[in-house]
Amino acid sequence: MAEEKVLTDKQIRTARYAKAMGHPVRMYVLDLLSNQSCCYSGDLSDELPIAKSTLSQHLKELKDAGLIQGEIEAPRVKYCINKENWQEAQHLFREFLKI
Amino acid sequence: MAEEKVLTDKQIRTARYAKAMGHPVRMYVLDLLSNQSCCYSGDLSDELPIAKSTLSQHLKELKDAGLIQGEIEAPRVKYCINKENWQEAQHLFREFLKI
DNA sequence: ATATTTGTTCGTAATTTTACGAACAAATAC
DNA sequence: GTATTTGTTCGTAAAATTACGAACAAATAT
Repeated sequence: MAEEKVLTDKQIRTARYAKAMGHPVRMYVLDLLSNQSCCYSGDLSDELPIAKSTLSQHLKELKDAGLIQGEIEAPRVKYCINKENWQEAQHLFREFLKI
Repeated sequence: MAEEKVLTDKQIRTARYAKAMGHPVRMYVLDLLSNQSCCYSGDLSDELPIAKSTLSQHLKELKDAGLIQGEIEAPRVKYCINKENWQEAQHLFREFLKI
């Protein structure tokens, strides 16, 4: 028998994205990356008043949530939006918020 | 001199709402309340596989974030969407996600 | 080869989140 | 009155989050 699912996959995935968006620094990064194609983490590090290790942690969370992706361009790292998942997030939030 | 603000108020407020949405149980509640006018926490407690004290905590977080509001209808409590803030969240996310 | 640049990982600490059951408060039911 | 229903608050514990500096790795520059 299939289990009674109370929480839908949609709710779980939307919550996952929302959680990743749930910090001002990560909102800043997503705002930037959704408005321009890419950025280097050095650019972020210069702007944001946090330790580079902390920034790296936030970027990792965004990567783990699937919202961004990093590409090594030695010795730097170029970050971009993960378009596929960003689109999914747009769909999920549009449905959820009915906008 | 005005301080250099790196993080905008919009980013901070959007992150605040996102954080509140960042748990499956809270997404479930918001999903329900944005689709119907109100509900009693007993209805939620019956559906969701969590302790009632845990549910109460989640409801409090949604209240603290401003997304819902509770009204005592003794001996029960009726919860509704906080329409004003829900609208603000809709605007913020629409702008952020460009949808 | 050595130094510099860039960013991650490690180790650590403080705080927050998530969860539960027990205790409690307030109203209704008997 | 006492019992029941409903939901919050309290106490507690485990896990996750946020933050920092130091150490490290990898490539480039000198």
